[in-house]
Amino acid sequence: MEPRYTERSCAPVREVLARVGDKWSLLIVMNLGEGPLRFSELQRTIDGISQRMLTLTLRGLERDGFVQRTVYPTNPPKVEYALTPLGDSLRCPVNALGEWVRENLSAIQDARRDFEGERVEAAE
Amino acid sequence: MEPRYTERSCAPVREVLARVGDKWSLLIVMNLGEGPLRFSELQRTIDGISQRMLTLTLRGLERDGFVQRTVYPTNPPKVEYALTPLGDSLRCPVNALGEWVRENLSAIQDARRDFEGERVEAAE
DNA sequence: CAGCATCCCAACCGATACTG
DNA sequence: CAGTATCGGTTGGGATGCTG
Repeated sequence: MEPRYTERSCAPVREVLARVGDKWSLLIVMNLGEGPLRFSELQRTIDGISQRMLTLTLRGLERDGFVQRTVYPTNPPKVEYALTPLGDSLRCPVNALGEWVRENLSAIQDARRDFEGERVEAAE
Repeated sequence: MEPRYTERSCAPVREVLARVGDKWSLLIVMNLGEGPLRFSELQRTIDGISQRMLTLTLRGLERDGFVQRTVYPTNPPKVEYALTPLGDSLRCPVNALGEWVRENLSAIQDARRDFEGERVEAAE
């Protein structure tokens, strides 16, 4: 049993948190949770994402085994993205964290207000 | 009831994920989970963190109400950092995600190997 | 001891243009 | 349709030096 939390022990957890915490991954995973979508459908569904970031984020999710990419060799090409069982199972702890955020969001926002307030006060 | 996940609905969750998913926050929160530590103790405990990043990350955690900063006006000064009840309660869903990562880490690593393998194969 | 200020490099990300 | 390539602005983060 290790007595404290090390970079080694935390790094894999942090990597997953960083992936899901990046700008677009969460949105993609959650929207794919409703069912498979093709590239253009994702782009329409997720407001404001660029083609570049959609591609890059999907590649990252695919690389980690969260998303399955399926190409239908039609003309024009059709590519469908779906959550893998691994990606789907990730939704559970992520939803738990989402629940925690919803329950504590006002406390966080209050803390931010207080923090800014004290900074102003200290500056006077 | 909204039919799909929007930027608006995901943003607060993503913000918390991004904070905890950044390079150092998780390490700080987890180590403070064992009890309060002062600045220099944190820096010794967390291998490789720079003074600058320790300060910045602590400020961020303090701003969101996860960490309480207490200054003892001695000479030389002593500053102690501790988790707030809010910060402590965050450990629960984060640990759940940590548990998920431990259970699925090998699957993730396999996926990465496969992904790289297929890229090499495709390049041949 | 516990920081803040500065410099600097690397990664992230958006916009745009081009392609099988 | 589903990408890739390139450019440029913004942010993240390490190294160093200075201070109450």
